[in-house]
Amino acid sequence: MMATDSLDARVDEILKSLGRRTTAPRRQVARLLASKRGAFSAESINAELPEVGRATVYRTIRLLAEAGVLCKALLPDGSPRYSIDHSWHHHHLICSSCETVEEFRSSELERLLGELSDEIPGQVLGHQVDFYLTCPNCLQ
Amino acid sequence: MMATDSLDARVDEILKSLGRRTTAPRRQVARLLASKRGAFSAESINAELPEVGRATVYRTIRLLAEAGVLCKALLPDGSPRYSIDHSWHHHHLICSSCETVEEFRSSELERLLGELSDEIPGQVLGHQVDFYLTCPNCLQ
DNA sequence: GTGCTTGCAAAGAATTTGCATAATT
DNA sequence: AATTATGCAAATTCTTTGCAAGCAC
Repeated sequence: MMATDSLDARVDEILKSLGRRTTAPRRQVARLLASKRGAFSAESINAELPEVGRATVYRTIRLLAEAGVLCKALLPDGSPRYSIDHSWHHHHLICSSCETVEEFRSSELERLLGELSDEIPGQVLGHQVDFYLTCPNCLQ
Repeated sequence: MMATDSLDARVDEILKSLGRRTTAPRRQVARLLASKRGAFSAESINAELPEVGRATVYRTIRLLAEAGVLCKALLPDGSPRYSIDHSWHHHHLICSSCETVEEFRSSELERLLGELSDEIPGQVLGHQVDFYLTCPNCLQ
């Protein structure tokens, strides 16, 4: 699958650029992530990779999230979900029913958020916009 | 303190309207919440109320959050923080440094979010906008 | 060889649940 | 009296950490 190859290559590059080592466990995690369509929890990845230690799964996911390969969305209760970061800056559409997470982008929204950031006292580091919804699928 | 009185009264009303009982532990929690300026964790409330059971603290906070007395914000890592809901619909300014949570409102933002909601497939239930920043205080 | 990585198990942190007891209405 | 609520402890869930052994470079 193309996505798998490109993600693997990207991960290799990133590890190198960070001075981190390319290891079998990290590759296994990256390969599994590449096969995922939507968002997933760290635990679910751990469950699917019994041959990789839980700590390594968590450490690798954090590493990839910090490197921008994965992005983290928060369910309404705060549970983190990760998904492959396909586009540079985006927001999330989170289905409250099936917990699916979709990416969402709006240049108009970004423009306004940028303007608002200028008005906000302090130094704005970033923002997060999530829509909670019932997805078309769950509406039947 | 005025704020305390009004929140107490509000909580009494809400309990009544929900058919829930007015109890000493719930009043203690409500009174402590009323004295809080910013956002707080459930655990911090529990720690400050040794005479109230942890389960009761958590149950009461959830009750008040569902009733709209408290609102819940999520720190970047997903940890929930609660604060008294002073205004109807608002968003949050979260300081990544001191974890202070401030309310934030923008009619223009609401308008745009409403428009976007119409374009999003599925039934939009709500949205959340958070700005992560370094607050003026933490900038020194 | 040197130092980053792994895996395991244990430690933690936050929150929920079961259930007998106590309190409200 | 009939229920709802409390409190305690145990159970859960998710995540991190310590550390000896292993592997990449």
